[in-house]
Amino acid sequence: MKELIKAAKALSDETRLRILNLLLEREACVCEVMQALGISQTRASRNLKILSDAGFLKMRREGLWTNYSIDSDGLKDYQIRLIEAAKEALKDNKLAAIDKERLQEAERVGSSCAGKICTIGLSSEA
Amino acid sequence: MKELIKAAKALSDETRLRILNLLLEREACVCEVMQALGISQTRASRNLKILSDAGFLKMRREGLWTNYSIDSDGLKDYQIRLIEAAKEALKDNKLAAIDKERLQEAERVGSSCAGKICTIGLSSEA
DNA sequence: ACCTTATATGCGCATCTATGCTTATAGTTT
DNA sequence: AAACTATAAGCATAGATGCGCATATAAGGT
Repeated sequence: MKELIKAAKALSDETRLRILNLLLEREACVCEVMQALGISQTRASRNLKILSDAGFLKMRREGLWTNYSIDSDGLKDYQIRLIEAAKEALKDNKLAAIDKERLQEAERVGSSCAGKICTIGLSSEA
Repeated sequence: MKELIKAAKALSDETRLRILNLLLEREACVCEVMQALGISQTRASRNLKILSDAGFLKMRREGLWTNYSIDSDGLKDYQIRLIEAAKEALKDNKLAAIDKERLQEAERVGSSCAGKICTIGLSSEA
């Protein structure tokens, strides 16, 4: 029960749903996430950790970078279903689509590029 | 997105998961829920409303009673998946099982029977 | 009309959550 | 080892959440 609650909590936040949406596309490091979503490094890192602690993600160090990805092998049944639910609910979401596009343009450089972060089209609607 | 967040929030609380678990068994009124879970009337009512607002439940007035049940017909795809996830995660849960048993013993009488509420076996563990 | 019963709601409070700012840590490069 | 870079973590704070208490509302019985 505790686990399920933690998992559901992890999914009840826009930032984290957007992150999950990204990682459903491909593995990404913190700096790519922050760029794609146009959020701060702290925020990206924190929310990745929350998703991680809830059992959805695994991380992989690669030099300076920490890559996060869906822990496809470690997921429990209920977690898979939760992810499917999120995938389903986000499939026509505008913001989720924009995020994915922006992930393609993201570069593997971090906080230093904060000035480059663009916030066009980042309403929290829909 | 907003909807999904609201739905996930609704499921990230022990009381509400326990209620959902009950209603997966059968329709129930507020007083049955409060008895089965051993919680206050306020708490039962409030949490039923939250599940309802998230789109999981429908209600049906029957004289003095308000009966709540899973809104099987109105559920969207992602909501069905969320419920399936919860069902899966709770299938071996001790507390969830006890709640269901106690639902059978519950009578359709409300606050007045507060003194009868038994709390044996109601740890919030597992 | 009045009383009783089942449920809903306003208020207040303790707790939890999300985030920014700042600082620490880990790994790389020179 | 010193400087740099990507990420994590401590602290403070605004806002959200859960719940009890008291009260309101709704439906039915007398």
